[in-house]
Amino acid sequence: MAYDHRAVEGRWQAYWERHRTFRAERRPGRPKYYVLDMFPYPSGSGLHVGHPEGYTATDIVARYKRMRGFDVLHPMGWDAFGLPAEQYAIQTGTHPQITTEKNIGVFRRQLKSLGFAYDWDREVNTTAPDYVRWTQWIFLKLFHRGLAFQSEIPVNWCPALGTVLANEEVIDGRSERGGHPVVRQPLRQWQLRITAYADRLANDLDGLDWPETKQKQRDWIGRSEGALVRFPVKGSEAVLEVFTTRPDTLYGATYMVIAPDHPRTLELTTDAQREAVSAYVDAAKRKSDLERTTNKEKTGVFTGAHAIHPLTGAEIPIYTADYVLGAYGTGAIMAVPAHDERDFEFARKFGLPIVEVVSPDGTPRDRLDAAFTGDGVNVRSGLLDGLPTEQAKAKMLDHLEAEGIGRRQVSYKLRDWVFSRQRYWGEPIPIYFPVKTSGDPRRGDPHEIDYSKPIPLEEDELPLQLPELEDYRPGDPAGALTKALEWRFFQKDGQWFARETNTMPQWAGSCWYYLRYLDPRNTEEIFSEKSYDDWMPVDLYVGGSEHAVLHLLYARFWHKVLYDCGVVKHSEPFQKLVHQGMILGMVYRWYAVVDGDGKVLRALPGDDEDVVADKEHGGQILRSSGERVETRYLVEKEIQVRDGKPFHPEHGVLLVPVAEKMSKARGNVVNPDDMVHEFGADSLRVYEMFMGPLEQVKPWQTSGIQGCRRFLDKVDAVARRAADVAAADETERLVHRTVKKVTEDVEALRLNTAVSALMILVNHLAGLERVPRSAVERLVLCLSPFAPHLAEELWVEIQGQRADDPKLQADPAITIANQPWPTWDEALCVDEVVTVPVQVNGKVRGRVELHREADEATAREAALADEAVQKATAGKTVRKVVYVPGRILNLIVG
RNA sequence: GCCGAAGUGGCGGAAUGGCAGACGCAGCGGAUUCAAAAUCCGCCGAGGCAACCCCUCGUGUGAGUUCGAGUCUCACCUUCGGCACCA
Repeated sequence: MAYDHRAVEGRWQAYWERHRTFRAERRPGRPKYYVLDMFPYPSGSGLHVGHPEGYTATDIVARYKRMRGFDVLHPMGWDAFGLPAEQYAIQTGTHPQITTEKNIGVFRRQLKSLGFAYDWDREVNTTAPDYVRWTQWIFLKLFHRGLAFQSEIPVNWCPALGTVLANEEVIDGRSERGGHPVVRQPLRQWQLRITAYADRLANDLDGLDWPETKQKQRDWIGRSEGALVRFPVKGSEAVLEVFTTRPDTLYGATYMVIAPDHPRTLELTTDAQREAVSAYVDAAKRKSDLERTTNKEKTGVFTGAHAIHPLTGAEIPIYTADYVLGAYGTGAIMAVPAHDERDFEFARKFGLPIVEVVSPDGTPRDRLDAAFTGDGVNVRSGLLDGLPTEQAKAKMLDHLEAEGIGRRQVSYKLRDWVFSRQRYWGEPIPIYFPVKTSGDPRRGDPHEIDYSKPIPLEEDELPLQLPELEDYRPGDPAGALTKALEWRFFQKDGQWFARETNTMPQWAGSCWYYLRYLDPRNTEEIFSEKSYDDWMPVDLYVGGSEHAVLHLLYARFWHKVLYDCGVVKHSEPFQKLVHQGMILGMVYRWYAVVDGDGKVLRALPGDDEDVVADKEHGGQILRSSGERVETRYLVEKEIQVRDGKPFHPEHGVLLVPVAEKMSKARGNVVNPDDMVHEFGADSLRVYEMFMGPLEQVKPWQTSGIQGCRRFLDKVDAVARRAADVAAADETERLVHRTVKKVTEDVEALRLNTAVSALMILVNHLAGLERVPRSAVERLVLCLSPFAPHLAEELWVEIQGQRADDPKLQADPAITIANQPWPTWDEALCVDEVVTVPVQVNGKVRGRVELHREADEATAREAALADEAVQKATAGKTVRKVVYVPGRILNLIVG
């Protein structure tokens, strides 16, 4: 009964490869469609079932569009720079290039085994010299426009990884990859001036068809409007500038705070306070981001200095405190404790005055129990008194500008992008510096590198390739490449130079890969203008939401720079964006009561309500006894089933099935290779689409893929019964409705309901005495984007030919991939006679058969003829009739 | 704390404001079989009823709008994702 998926899938994958069926070509007069997947990092563990989810969705769209007559560009490549290959190199001495090649081989084989319609001739690899060349070329564009610059700034240094990380790569004070602690440390860095594009990056989101990611990016950019206000420092020429979004509260400023890492902090400090402030500044420097974020208790030290309030002339003290960040705004604030929670807390702790200047109802109060941060009416505010917040802000801004005390200012949370990494496996930065030396720095002779004079490589010197290294270990804050002396130092016109030893972050290659697909073998240009006009912009981009602010923000930034350089012609690269939801693995939960050494004392069922979170120490405890509890999991093959319920095989406690992120530690990882082997690629594809809405998080169930396999077997069986008989009216109507439904669902990426529509049609056809060939043909066409191998096979078989016929396999034209998509007749999609439910007072009491456009009188008459309706309306008067033809008849009686 | 998304059978999920639970999984009953697997047919939200019928309840909780609410409005609860001393 079951078809031989291994034979079928092997045959058609070979066919597509032999004939290059999915080569992307422009043909005159055809519309184009560029459908893009986020390309993978080829890790050593291979594909997991999350990858094929988005890839299948785009593949269905690509195949569908092709059948609709579009020229389709659907490429794939490798984001191959990255830490794991390098860590493996450190452990084994294998060059990352070799590991990377090997992993790419595995990924490519796995993707091909899923039958994706990629144009493999356009494969790109971010580590290939031919690709690196253009990444560096773009870097030079940035450099020449002043958008790439060096600075000595406190950066996120991750000692465990031996590199700095971008702000976007640090989560809760830990590295995004690996979860290692991150500390702030000043280092010479390359940065990209993404802040210069902050406004455009925020504003241009408006025109994009993107999900909630737009809001995330707006939040990350964090634009806020306010004022820059100048506070003179008492007894000094110095002026302290602050940024505030609440200029209306200026009269309430009772002290100031300067960040400990502000360059002028020690300068302001009086001699008497110098020792205390220095100690505080040093301590703040040593604090990791993790400590800063977990301990929010306010700390700070008085600098001894005072500022003059620019409006009242009052002297207010200047503190330093680490709740003010050196990197945001001006690194100093005016503190308004009455109207800012943080300032309120600090003022309470240090006994500083709290003066209300905005009152919710306009009545001044003397005591405040908490900061009032909302809008209200100004009090105790001189010229602002009686004004509501919005007007008070505007008036104060005008006043500040008129008096020359301050001005309007926009501030962003977004920081410039720290673009250098101290690792080996990345693109070298194509910059070098003059060196002062009396000997040969390659032999370790004394030398001095003048980092203030960066010299860019010429375009024709690209690519600058990585040197061979014996030791890939990171740790040198100047970068792992410092060890490649022969590579690093060189002579030109008798003068010594040193190459930049930092490399680019992994994001560099993925910032522009979608452009290289246009013309991947071009050795003269990054891509030809014609190839750009042929395919850009990307019509549909699908990938994980974990890239919502990282990759997607960086890529948009580079694209805009290239736009300004005249390299690209659109201001945005990705018109429509969709994030596929993560696929979770099933595990079975139980609780273990453990002692101090982690030994299991006894087991508890997975739904035990006595288990609660331990708020003091983290983890979980028993509410009744306070004993420590750990959550443990079993995987499906370890459990014991009794009466249809899962139990622990040793402890015998009831298990609770839960969906968790797939991880090696939990043992709930599903390998697509196993699924392809056992059920076939088509079954995997159909199941991943059938699981639920594309964007949603979904738990994997192996029994589910089995159901999809049954569906495909049924299609196979039905198709083989195809005969030359006319389709009955009912069948023909269902076929039309199915074609319509599948078409509309694919267009809207509702792939789960498209599959279910196909199931309904197959179930219908399977129940027929004789199966009309015309119906099967359209079924197979609609199925082909979802299950392309089986569809190819059946497409030739239902025409009475043998799929394994070598002559047929040699013919590039027989593929179903180039067949026109079936059409439907709208008139056949609506039924003439429909069953209309009859409600009495909103409750369904009967059903009547009516023409879909029957008038109200007819409907009412038919309804009142129904026995059940008569019973429900007996002895009552019909007061009102609500009738929607073809949908509902509601009789209101009383 | 702030922003965003979501709560529907045993499970995944479906429903232009109009018969809640399509389709699939699991389960139950039957056919086939020496038997099993596979396959095919039927049942499958909860409660009531001797009973097909039928009746009542039912889409996180509580209000509201409406002839009619899973769907719209407000408040709340829970879960997930993101951000988090951003002045």
